[in-house]
Amino acid sequence: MNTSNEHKEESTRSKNFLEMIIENDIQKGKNEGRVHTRFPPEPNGYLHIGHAKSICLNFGLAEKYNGKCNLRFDDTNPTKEEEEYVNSIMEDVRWLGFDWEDRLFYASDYFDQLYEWAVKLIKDGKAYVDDQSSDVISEQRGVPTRPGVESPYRNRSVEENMDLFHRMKSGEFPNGSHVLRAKIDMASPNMHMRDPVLYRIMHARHHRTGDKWCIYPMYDFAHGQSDYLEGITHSICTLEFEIHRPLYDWFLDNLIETDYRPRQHEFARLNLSYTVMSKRKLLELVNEKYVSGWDDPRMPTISGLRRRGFTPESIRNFADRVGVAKRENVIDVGLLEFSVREHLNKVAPRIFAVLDPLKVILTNYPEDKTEDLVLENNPEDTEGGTRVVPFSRELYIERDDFMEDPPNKFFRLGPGREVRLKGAYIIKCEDFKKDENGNITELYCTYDPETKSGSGVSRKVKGTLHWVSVNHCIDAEIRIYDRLFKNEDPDDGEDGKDFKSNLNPDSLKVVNGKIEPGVKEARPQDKFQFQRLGYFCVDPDSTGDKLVFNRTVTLRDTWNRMNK
RNA sequence: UGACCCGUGGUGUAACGGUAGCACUGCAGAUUUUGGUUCUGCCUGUCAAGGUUCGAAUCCUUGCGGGUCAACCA
Repeated sequence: MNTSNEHKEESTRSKNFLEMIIENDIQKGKNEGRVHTRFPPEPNGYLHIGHAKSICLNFGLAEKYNGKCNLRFDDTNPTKEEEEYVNSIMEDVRWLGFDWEDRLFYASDYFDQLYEWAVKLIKDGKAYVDDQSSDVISEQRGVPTRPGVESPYRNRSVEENMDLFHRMKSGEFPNGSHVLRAKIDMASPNMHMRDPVLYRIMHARHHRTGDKWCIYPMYDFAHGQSDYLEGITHSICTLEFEIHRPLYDWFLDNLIETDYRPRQHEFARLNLSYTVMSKRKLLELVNEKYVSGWDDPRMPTISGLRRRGFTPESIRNFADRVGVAKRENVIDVGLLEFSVREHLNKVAPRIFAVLDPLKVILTNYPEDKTEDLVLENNPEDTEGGTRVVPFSRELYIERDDFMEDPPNKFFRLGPGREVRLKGAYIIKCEDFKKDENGNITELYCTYDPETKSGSGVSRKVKGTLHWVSVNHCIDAEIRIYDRLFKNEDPDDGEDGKDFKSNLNPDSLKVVNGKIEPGVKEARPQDKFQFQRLGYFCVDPDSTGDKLVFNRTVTLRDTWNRMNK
């Protein structure tokens, strides 16, 4: 559709630091000039928009440089990981539009090899079994500003270490009684080099290896070697792993002899204003029922965004726009909203929906008449076609579109004022009725038969309103979502209160709306622009009787902004 | 008071010693049967001080500011 445009952008776009590094490596012929990345989630939760950045980066870089990208589950901790998460992660990556082809891997695929490597370190005198508790080990490790002290078990013989490690593996010892540690440097300023734990005892069933193992490798001992085994060239991760890199390299240097080496590179993770991103906090929102689940449309999870009505294209464009660098950043959530609007504007058919109905009676329109008016589905899409919308004497318009005593700048309806009903006629408000509480209940208007849309006869009127016919429209539940947090920085709670004190009490409002009848057959995930209101998406909670819509995002609203 | 990483408009991100650009936001205007879209214009920036250089956002030094690291988590 707009590929030429994308190519143009692509060729003129400046390179990020990872692209520079990769191009440099290719030029130098490093690793035979191959580019092979991986996306390595731990299956202990759902993916969120921050992961989307990483997915787009890893798969995107591979694509750009004619390389490959693997999907690898980092499943070295059986007590936290579940198959449910594996499945949701695969679904989300696919939905975003990426394909790992036949390269689906698990760190657990490599448990045998990792064990062999641990044995090698022991035999080389570079690893030892420590019998101390985690508390003692932690104590001995010291603090970043002071060196640690060496474990009394540090200088056991190779034979003793081999015997102990073997017995750890065969299940002789309870959890926590022994660990295997690398023998590196207890005085290193880098805490990760102070004899890091390689293996711990966990009598736990693993989602893939079952009961085969009761010792499991730590992240650091698994990750770089997994990269190596898969032929990864550029192992891209977030900044907090920067300090792990010397250890990543240490294992490779001490275990392998080939020239090929994966290299770890770090980038700054995505942060979004008005959003929390940590798995822990998202889990808390789910568990404590602040939201309906991981896929609640207010959640920044991929599944939440999908349900909210975001498209994969819009998320990929967003990921592209936020860029990649090493400095901490907070992206304005408005940029995400811009990205969906941009895409939906091109692809979403327009319909009329009235969220807060106010009845209009056209006093000079025949009571039994119905006209089938033909409207454009999408002015941005010449191939979008048309639809038929019934028009009759009694209509609903948006309550906001009438003011009893409107200011000059108000281009909508008021006593004696004229507006166009989009795709229909110009009408004039002659009178209105109120109930005993002063609420306006009905508007009495006249229509001008000369001004039918498309007739060529048209006076200039300032406002154009959307509408539905009272006797033809259908009811729909509309869920109006707003940002989940009141504060730009949700963690900035008053007097030490946590992020939950910043929850926006108005993040969800449910209303009963009236929509044009043609969309009766809409299916979950169908997306529309409710004209003049915003983009909406059919929710899976819809039933045959009643459609449920989620508001994805409002339209840009200069009127609303003027009044702030 | 250790090691490592990072400081470019309001927010992001470019400029590989040679005109500080792009996107989002904001503001102003044009077009518009969506106060949408589109188009045009404008506002706003190199953390500071020294040094190297014909020339520094870029290199060096110092300072200041921010981040990361002390799970048998990843």
